[in-house]
Amino acid sequence: MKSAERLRDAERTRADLLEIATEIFSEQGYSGARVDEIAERTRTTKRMIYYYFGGKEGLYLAVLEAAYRRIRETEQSIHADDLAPVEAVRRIAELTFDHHHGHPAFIRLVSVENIHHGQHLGKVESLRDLGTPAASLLDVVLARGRASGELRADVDAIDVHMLISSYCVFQVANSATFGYLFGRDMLAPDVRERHRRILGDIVVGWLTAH
Amino acid sequence: MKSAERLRDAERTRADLLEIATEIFSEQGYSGARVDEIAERTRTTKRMIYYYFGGKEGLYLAVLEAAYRRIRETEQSIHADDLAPVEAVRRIAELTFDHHHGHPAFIRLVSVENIHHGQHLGKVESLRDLGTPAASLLDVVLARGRASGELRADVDAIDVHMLISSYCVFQVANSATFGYLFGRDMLAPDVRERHRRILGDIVVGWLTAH
DNA sequence: TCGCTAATGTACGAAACGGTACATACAATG
DNA sequence: CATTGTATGTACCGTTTCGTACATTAGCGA
Repeated sequence: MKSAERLRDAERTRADLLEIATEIFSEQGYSGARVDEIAERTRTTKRMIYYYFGGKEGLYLAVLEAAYRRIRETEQSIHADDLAPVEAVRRIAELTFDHHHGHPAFIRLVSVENIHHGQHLGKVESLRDLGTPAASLLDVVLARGRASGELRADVDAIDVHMLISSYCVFQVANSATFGYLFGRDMLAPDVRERHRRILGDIVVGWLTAH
Repeated sequence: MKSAERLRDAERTRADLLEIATEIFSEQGYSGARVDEIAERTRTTKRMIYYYFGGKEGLYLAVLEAAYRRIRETEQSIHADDLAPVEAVRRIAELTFDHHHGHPAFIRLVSVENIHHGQHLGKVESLRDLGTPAASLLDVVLARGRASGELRADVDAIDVHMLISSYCVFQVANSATFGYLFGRDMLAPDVRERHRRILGDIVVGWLTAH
């Protein structure tokens, strides 16, 4: 067991850098982030970024990987087997909604990565088939719904996931411009609650339309 | 009438800078864009960026304004008065969809601006109430639909606009990461056509649900 | 045609920025 | 408790990047 007050602790230094870097990359973008600023806000120095991550890009890749790993864990914890298909999709939508609102830094990182055409994503081996859990979860529910005739049969899991992702990502990633142009603070609790319910209505309304 | 071959043409130089800057800012982000690169790709020099726009930020603001102005013009050209409410909302959704796919640079600029928390948007006076046209267009259609009982009454124009925007923006802005993780090329013509139809189904299915 | 101003080009500077060489101290191990 | 390699801090370097001082010319109006 290690002491909590060691002056040198590789794991702690690594974690410290990763945490601050996540915040700064998500707030300023890849090019906008400054290695000096990241280092300044940790208890260690810039030297360690190069020691542990090889450089700015290596640090960014590590941030990306850690962020995506957390997402995957959350997704895998969702269980909707015990609900009727209609309620299951609503529940999946709402949980996704909550998760996005609860992890804005991750959502912003995705935006950053897209600005750069996803050129870094492919470099992280462990993120190869990250989409699978979310898709297969929906796949099961949709199959049940199709079988019972409650859900429409002309859409697949990715279609549904894309709708849910679109709506949730937009809430967080575009809150600044949309909120400004339409005078609606998307992060306010009551507005958020309304949108959460609306997303459920949208998904259910669509999938049950005939 | 001006000659097309003048060596000095303020308007042309300005337009040239604006066009290239739009491309580069949307491709690389604000911090990632390089003034030297922008200048290199025009027929003029870096000096002119400072002469006409005051600096990098001024150029970015001008790009933002020009891009949003084009959006507004398109939105104002949409007329849906001669369609039944249900068909009108589907048409609005599809036209928005086409517009987003047709102007990816603009969509990416919005992402860039959101990365920076919309801090520049407020500095451009002419963008103060840009959301109005899109909202009021939908407002009219929704009112008609409510009156005839064809459309649900518990949603407003901004709710609907947000759904449409979410879906359309996501298609363009997140095509890199989503396409990679789920193996679906969102820019391929057949996929695009499918998504276009799906968006219509989603909006109509939602608004006509009871 | 001539002069004056708007427009443009060149060359350079200062600061920011990513990265590294080198020295050193802590702590696990035997 | 001596040894050794991991972990860390300091100081610095070369390049990039935004911005500007200064010189020059095109073309409009008188």
